[in-house]
Amino acid sequence: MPRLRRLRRSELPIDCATLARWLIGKVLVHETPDGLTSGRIVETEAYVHGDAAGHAFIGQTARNRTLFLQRGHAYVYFIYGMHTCVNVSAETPGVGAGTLIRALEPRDGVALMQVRRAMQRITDLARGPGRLTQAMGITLADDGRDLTRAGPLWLATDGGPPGAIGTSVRIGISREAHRPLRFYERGNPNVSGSLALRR
DNA sequence: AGTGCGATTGACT
DNA sequence: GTCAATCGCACTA
Repeated sequence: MPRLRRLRRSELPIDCATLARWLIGKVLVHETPDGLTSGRIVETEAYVHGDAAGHAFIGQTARNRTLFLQRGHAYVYFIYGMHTCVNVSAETPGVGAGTLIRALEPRDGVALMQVRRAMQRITDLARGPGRLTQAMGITLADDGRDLTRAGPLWLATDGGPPGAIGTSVRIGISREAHRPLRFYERGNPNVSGSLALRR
């Protein structure tokens, strides 16, 4: 398996939608006392500046403040009383925007992911934003982490190019529902949604 | 202090 | 396909 190299902030595109697309094929890594897990990012959604569907739209609050940090920070939030999801903050300091990581292709630490998820099938481990945080052991304690500096949660590249990238509308929102801001690796079985949304 | 609901998931018909 | 689970947050008052 190709070696992982931590991404530098200067490598991240500044535009939120560009970042979301660029993240496909990159790797998210989390190191905990239980072990290291990582996964190739195969699905993202952009929540751009001024986007009524985005958590930053209402302005900066205690909950969403990390969306307003310099690009490359983790915004982790709790939703539906039981799930956590992780974003990569985008844009410049003070601008609220981020890309939701919606699915990973498990890479390192698959056995640990299987324990955390209490299930075996590889494609059930990190296919979906709530599932991937559980598989990776990402919690609210990770909110605000700088993904481009030394720390347990980071972004990497394994040097491999992504496959063909598809685009669609975002999943599970009502406002701005027509905007084509979801990106995914075509045909990858770890992408969430119906079969049509994976083609 | 009370209310409504969400960038989801898993179980069930 | 439908639907309950479960709770922090933003908003109203």
